[in-house]
Amino acid sequence: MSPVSIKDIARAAGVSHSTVSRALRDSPLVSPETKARIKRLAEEMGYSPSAVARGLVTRRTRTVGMVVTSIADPFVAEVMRGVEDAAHQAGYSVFLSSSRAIPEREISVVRTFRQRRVDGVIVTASRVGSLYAPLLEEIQVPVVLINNQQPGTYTYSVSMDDREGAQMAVDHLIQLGHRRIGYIGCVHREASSQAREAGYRAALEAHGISPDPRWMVYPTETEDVQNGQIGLDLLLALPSPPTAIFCYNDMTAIGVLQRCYRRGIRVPDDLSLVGFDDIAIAAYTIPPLTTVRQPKYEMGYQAMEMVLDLLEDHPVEDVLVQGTLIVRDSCQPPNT
Amino acid sequence: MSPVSIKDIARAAGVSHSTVSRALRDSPLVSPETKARIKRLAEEMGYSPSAVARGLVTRRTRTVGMVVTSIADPFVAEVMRGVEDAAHQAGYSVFLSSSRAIPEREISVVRTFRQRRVDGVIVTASRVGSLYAPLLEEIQVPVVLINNQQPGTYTYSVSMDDREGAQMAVDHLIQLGHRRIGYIGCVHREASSQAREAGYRAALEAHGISPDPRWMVYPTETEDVQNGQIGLDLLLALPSPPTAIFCYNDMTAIGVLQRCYRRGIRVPDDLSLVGFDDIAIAAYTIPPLTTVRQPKYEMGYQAMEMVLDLLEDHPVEDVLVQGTLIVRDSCQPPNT
DNA sequence: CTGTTAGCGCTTTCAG
DNA sequence: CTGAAAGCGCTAACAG
Repeated sequence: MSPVSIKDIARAAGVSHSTVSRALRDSPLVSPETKARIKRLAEEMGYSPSAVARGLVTRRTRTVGMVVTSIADPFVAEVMRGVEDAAHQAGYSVFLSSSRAIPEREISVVRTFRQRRVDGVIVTASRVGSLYAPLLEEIQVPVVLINNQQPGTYTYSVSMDDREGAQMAVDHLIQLGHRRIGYIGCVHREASSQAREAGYRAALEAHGISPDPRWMVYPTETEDVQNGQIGLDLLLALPSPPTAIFCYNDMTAIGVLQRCYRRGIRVPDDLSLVGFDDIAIAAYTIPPLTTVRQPKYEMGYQAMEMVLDLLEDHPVEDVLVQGTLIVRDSCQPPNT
Repeated sequence: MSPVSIKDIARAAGVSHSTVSRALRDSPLVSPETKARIKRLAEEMGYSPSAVARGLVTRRTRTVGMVVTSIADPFVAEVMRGVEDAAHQAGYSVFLSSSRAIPEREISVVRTFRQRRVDGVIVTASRVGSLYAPLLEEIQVPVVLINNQQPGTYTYSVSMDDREGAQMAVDHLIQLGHRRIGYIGCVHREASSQAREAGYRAALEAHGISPDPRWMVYPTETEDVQNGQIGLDLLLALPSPPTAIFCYNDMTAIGVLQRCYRRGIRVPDDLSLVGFDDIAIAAYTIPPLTTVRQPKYEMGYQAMEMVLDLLEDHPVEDVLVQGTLIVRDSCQPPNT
């Protein structure tokens, strides 16, 4: 009934269980013949080594815990893909948990990971507050943060160069001839929103345009799409509204697009739009969205590689990845 | 250095480790005083019980393995949310792995889950072929399939009533006055695509319309969006093209929308469109998409509950969930 | 090359 | 109510 163990195989093969253990792990300390015999036997008996028993003795489970704020977020999904691929390749499995930015849940997730003796933890797009740091500290394993929103932590990280990316986006708009450019930010992800705003300002200033404070709006909805919708209304209510808008991210841009459709504003004819992230759907909005691509998959992949390195005591450095501007159809020169 | 164990606590408390074990698990066999003392000590010493050690002895790991074809699929993401929520609530953790419909990878994923001694397995939107069944059989734990594309398997399942959902969608179109209605199917998910086609036909026939075979197209791209684009071209090339299209899923509909935009066809003015799934983005396409909602989150949630029931030897029955028609703005009466 | 012996951290009889 | 002992399935010295 219960799964066959090395002991069962040992008995069947007439050897000790440690010989079986060695044979199965291709130790050179076993004669080729017995090794072959044992392997065949294991196969026949349907043996599957117990990772939990192994984990208990080696004190390495070959698992990592991944905590995300939302599983359904398309950005996060791509990152997860990268993490999972890298993990799978290295023989690691990944536990997935969503924190939903609910403090109690965050606590219980990390606590659970700790109990499961994961070898490392990866946290994506953390919106978390003060609660987190101590928790992550107590877990005693490598923790790498992806696009952390909590400045100055002690952990390792892979992050997007938000400032640079934003600057590219806005520069593109300026090259097209826009001068009044709005920015719809995000209050829930302060660090990145600030950085993107900084890039936005830098681009404007580099071209001798001094950013009007009213061009920068920060709706407070929890949903990005909503933020975009409201942000657009805010911006269009200005005496002389922007001819182009740089959005915190693609979902925000989609909200803007949506509102434009409702209000009969044509994009890009009446208004140019740039997003951020390049989530999959950005290529299929109407019109297809010009945006700054974050190498999401790679970021996840690298984060996983980083915990692997950390686990082997290799020196690791935080990585800062660069975005790339993806020009599609949501921008054109201003017609006013 | 190594984490504190019950032995350490036992030593500190001057009791045996089994007493500590009992106390920590709130056994009534321990006096309230010592129980309290032990708990306080555990807390102070930063004790975290080892789920792996516990798993070894109890032969229950309180984990489930979830295999998906693609992590980045928005449909799958919602299902995962449901699974994870239900799991979390029951004190379970979930391993996530993507098969990418690559046979070797599927094998290695299931094999790994088995080695990890997961208590159950959930498989979503399996496109898998013959390879799978034997593997799932060998794993010896409850397996529940969500929207399985492999008819007649021995495992438990939660599935969408595709036929019924499709019929609702097409019926809606007919009510609006459409008579020539196209269907863009999906060759890669045969079971559900067939079922949706059956619902489509049933709706037409119920209204005395005999479906023209040319109205049903099955582009063979791997990407749903592409299928939609090509499907539209195919349908519009017909002598008297449909005035409405029912799409296999929302991503397909998005492809159609995209192509319509390129070709200058207005939706819903010139063409009505219905999708399937109701993925998050469907509410934000232009125009917002009328579609059939699959209760994705609930399906995942129920799948997890099903493995929980199976684990406790409760009787379980396969579940067939019903969709609901979500009317948005992509349909109107035909203008021709 | 192979077997014996411990022991990973915990639960669980079985005796007190 | 508490302790002693065994054992989950495996790895890792340590002897042969």
